[in-house]
Amino acid sequence: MFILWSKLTDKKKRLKLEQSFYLNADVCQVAQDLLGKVLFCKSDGVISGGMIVETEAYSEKEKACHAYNGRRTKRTSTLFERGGTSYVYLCYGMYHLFNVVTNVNGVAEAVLIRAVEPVQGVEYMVRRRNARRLTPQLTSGPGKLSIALGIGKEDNGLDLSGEKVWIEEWGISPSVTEFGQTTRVGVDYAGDDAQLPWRFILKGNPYISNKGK
DNA sequence: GCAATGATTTACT
DNA sequence: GTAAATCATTGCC
Repeated sequence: MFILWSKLTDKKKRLKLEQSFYLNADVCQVAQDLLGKVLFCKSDGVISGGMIVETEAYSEKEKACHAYNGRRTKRTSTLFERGGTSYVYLCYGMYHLFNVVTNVNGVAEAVLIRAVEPVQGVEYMVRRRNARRLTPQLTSGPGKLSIALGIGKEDNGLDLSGEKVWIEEWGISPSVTEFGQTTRVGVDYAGDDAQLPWRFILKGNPYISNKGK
């Protein structure tokens, strides 16, 4: 039995997250707090958004992170930005993965948004994905949700307090029993750090990506 | 139903 | 050259 959280929402309460939310030094705490928040992207003049149901935390202190051990390249430089900045990078040459940079300027930590439940602009998301209707597979994965929301490489390094990409608080407060915490997906190469339970989900939500159980 | 595979950029060996 | 924070399609049980 699962619950569609967006159906329980009091949609009158909509607050854009403040920068202080992203400056938290505990990236895992931010990753869990982002569950139930709503990610928006304005693309081609239309706004689409989805409630975050799955996240993963990454830190320069562990091997799965692109900026492990303080590694700085053209790609990872965004990770060192101040919290509240977007980090979008190309994975496997095809998919743009969307992350939220956390912590203060100079410390590379980020939260990967792995899955969302569509709540606004659904018809545009369906069209971008070349689908016929809304199904769980529309946004149940980091590559999929970027296509659905229209997020691309041009959205890398943006300030999340701006008008292009941002996150809102809708008063959705999952109880402790609805949180799930497991190991991250696709990071086997990270050795012992692949065992870190840094993946956070809203238990039972149909839009969670399947892999890595 | 499932595993194997291709698409294609970035970064490191 | 190879592997990567992936996904859709193909082909074989």
